[in-house]
Amino acid sequence: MRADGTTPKVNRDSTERVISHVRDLIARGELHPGDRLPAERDLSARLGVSRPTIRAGLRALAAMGVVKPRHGSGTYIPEGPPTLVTEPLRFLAALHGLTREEMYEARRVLEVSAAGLAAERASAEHVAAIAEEVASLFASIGDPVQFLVHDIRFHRAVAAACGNPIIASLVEMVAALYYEQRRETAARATDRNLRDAADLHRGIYLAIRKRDADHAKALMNRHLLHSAAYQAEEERPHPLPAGRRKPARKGRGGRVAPARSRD
Amino acid sequence: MRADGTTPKVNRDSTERVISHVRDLIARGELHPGDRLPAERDLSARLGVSRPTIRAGLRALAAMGVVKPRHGSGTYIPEGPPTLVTEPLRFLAALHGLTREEMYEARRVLEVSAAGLAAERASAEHVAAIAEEVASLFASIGDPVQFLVHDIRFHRAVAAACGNPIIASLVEMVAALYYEQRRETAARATDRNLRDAADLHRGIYLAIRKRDADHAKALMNRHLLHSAAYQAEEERPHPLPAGRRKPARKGRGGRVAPARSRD
DNA sequence: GCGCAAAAGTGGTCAGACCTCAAGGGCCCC
DNA sequence: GGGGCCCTTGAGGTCTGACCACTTTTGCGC
Repeated sequence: MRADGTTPKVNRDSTERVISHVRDLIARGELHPGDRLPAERDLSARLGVSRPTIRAGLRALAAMGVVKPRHGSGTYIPEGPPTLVTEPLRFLAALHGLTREEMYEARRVLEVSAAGLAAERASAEHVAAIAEEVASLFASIGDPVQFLVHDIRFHRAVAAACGNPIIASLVEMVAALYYEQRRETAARATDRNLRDAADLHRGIYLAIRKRDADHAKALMNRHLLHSAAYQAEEERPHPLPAGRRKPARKGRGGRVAPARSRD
Repeated sequence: MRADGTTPKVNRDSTERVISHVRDLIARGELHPGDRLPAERDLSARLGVSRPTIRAGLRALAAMGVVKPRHGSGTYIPEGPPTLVTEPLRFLAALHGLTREEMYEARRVLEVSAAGLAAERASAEHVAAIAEEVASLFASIGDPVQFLVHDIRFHRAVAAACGNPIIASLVEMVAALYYEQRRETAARATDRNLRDAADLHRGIYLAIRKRDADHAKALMNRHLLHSAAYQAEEERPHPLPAGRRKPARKGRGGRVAPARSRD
């Protein structure tokens, strides 16, 4: 056994110790975005736990988006703006049968507020970034796929301009689900649709530039409502698979999928 | 094994396969909140991967809050309302040096909107639940710890009453960080503080009951602004540990006034 | 029929080994 | 001398199989 005796009986939750250790490294400022974590084998020796346990902790951190392993290279902390992982939200939606309308509404709440905040305090750089995407939107009329790319970038730019990284990352998280749906129907948009959308985006941009928060919020709200309605129309015969009913079925085991041998 | 050697795609991201398998089980409606997953050893045999790999996948799902292992019993899907894990947000805050003010603001954006929605569509049960917490708040004046409990429940009830589980879970996620800070300073609140707070909560409740969304939002906004200012005052000599690399202090500061007079 | 102890089942951890991949440095060929 | 190839090194990814800790169930004895 280890002779250091630093943690005599605290064998409880070894995996949690790994996570805590990384948390400490971050809290003490020894680990920043872009940095590489110590190798798993090093951590194993350092913390006095086996490598599988280290890996379990790192896997959990990776699932939370705190860390990103690169095969053959090391485990890194992602760079760039703060980002929340969207996977949990996806599972939540599937598990509880959350509807698309609820997603749209959540997105609206966040983005409308973000637009208002952006109008109040967007920096010149942020305003310029938004302007550029508006220009690209107009330039992309006739190319729905490209239009969608700049549409997403526009909303991202607005979220970033709100000056609050937390709100921005929440917007990203919720909007990500939306974009997936969107990609499928994007190609069917007509030039008329795109032109209208571009005009709306421009209106939002102008309101932000004029520091008119109320107007920016109202326009963003209108835009998202319209967009959601359009999406819903496009996917009419497409109800969500899982129902929300209270199941409360507690069968022991045995409810496993039929084989599905290998694929 | 395949002898033809045609790039056994199976080896690609075994852990991801585990997650996908669970996702499929959920999507096909074979797994609901409260259910128990197949045992790790069973999954191992069924998916043709080793148990450590199965564990890696389950650990990732656990980190996302999709699944909750119970030692000696099994791995379960949590019951109750949809919930997002708070841990990622905590790490994000530490990594990027997010400030408490930004947290407060995010919470305000979410809860103000939630209050508005609640006013528009809260069911009778929801209104009753809110009312009960308001009553408990008044009954808890003189007991700061108990007051905090009902304070949290009040906000949770409002979030639930907004009728959108996604927004409700977002509120929970962000507010959870807030509560941790709060617990430390709660005991120092005076009866006068509590009485004022209870009155504010009651005002919010009344606005929701009267379906006055604008008033509910305004009151919630005021309440949270005041609460944040009070918190900031209480923890004055307590800056965040990890500093943001590029300070970029937003020139429009002063959101939290140094209202030292208030106490 | 009841209570308690044993047994079975399940997640948690450990050990060591082997594989694949990414990156650098040294070697060889041009 | 320079550039490209290859091997070494070190990293994460997976496997095997065993043992431990905890929960739940079972069945025995009272």
